[in-house]
Amino acid sequence: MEYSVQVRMNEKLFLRDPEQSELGRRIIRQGILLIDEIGFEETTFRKLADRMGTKEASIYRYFENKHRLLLYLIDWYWQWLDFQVMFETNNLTDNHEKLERVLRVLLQTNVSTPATPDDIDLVALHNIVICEASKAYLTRHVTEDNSQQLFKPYKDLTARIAALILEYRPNYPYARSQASSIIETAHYQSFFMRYLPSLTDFGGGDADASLLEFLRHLLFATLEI
Amino acid sequence: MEYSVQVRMNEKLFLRDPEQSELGRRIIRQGILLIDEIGFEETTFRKLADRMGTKEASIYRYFENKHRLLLYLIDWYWQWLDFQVMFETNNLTDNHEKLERVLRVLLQTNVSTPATPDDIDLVALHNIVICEASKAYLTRHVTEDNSQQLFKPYKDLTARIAALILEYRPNYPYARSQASSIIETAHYQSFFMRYLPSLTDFGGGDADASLLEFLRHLLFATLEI
DNA sequence: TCAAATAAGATAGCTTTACTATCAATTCAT
DNA sequence: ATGAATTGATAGTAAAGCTATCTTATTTGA
Repeated sequence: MEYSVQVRMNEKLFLRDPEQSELGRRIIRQGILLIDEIGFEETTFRKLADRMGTKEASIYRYFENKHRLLLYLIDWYWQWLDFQVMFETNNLTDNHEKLERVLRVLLQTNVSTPATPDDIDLVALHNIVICEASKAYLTRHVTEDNSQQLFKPYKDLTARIAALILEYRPNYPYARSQASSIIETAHYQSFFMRYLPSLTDFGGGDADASLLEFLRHLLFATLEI
Repeated sequence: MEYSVQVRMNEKLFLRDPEQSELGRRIIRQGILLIDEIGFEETTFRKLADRMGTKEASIYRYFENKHRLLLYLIDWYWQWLDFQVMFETNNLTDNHEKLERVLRVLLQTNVSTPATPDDIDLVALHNIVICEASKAYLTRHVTEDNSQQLFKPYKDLTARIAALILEYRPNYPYARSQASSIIETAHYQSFFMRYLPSLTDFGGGDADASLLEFLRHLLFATLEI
């Protein structure tokens, strides 16, 4: 049977829904590749248009500006992770194992979720999240963006993880902060590991395994009674 | 007796040392205020020059670009924190208490360190660190900047905290990752608390006290045997 | 103390970014 | 086949992010 996971995006993110046209879909897919390659600051709609063989003005018909495009990509990713967490923890009874799966999803290692939806380059997108995601909220217009629900996917993921934490350890008083911390830690420790390794303890052989071990330690040590 | 704490900056950060002239010092002090007020993205050398009653070109004689100015400010802050940690833990024998002091320094609460050095607005600078610090390293030129030692103050602070962690708990395998995590967590949980509070558990009355309590919990629970 | 060096002010100008506008060409839906 | 919507093509504007130059102050050091 054919199936595909549909990620339904907040309409405030775009001017015209990019999933409804070929050009729109190419903006998303090529946008991911370009931002991954040259970084968000260096990305311009002109460069993206050139790369796609279209015009700057056409991209502006879909997205108000490149910050909105970034928000779209990041939100997409959080929604995808949220789905993956749901999928990976489904039917499990062991609450410890559920949290273990959360960590693997965050690091995108050993995840068995259905293959890449809609030709999105998940590896590139994961890299974008590591390097650029905090720029989505570290702006002067956080509050305005927030009132348009633009951070809802991130909040939903945090809430889902917080709920799993509370299943594992009822009455834990910091479920949400613990959840948002573990998400953030997973990403910037990945960044540090890659670019500023002396800020981490993951120099040697299997750095990814060590990072997973560290996150496991952080999470479960704090959830002990 | 008169004394002042001198923060010696990496010469790669600037073209002309801003502490060596009145104009330079005003760039730093007014720069802090402007970035705090309007945010880093919205800050331009032209706006800063107008505010200071000087010219754009004059600022360019001190700093190659605004990213270098940001790095200067952030590095200054990390060096200042490093000093404060050193000062606050000096003469203490209780290793637990030392780490407790680290947390207070990170949150800038209940710190008894000598007053504001050189008219720097520490509250504004602390806010800048919360909102903008990660932009200092989340760039395409991390590696290049790193090779110029531009992240040394951050690494030094991390190393100092890691050393205190190892004093408290010898052989702990994640001293550096734990140190960098606690620094980052202190800052973005402050950010979330202020702008996206549903990502945290610090809604109510004394939010700052709750955040401190959370950090204490994170740190000491993971350092238990 | 006077000349030389240095810093700052003033003005100009250039390239790129981040848009907005317009109109023609194409495709698409009924 | 006609009208509506989408894209292409081209232009243009304001601001950002610089660099250059020339003049005027100020320092400094011989």
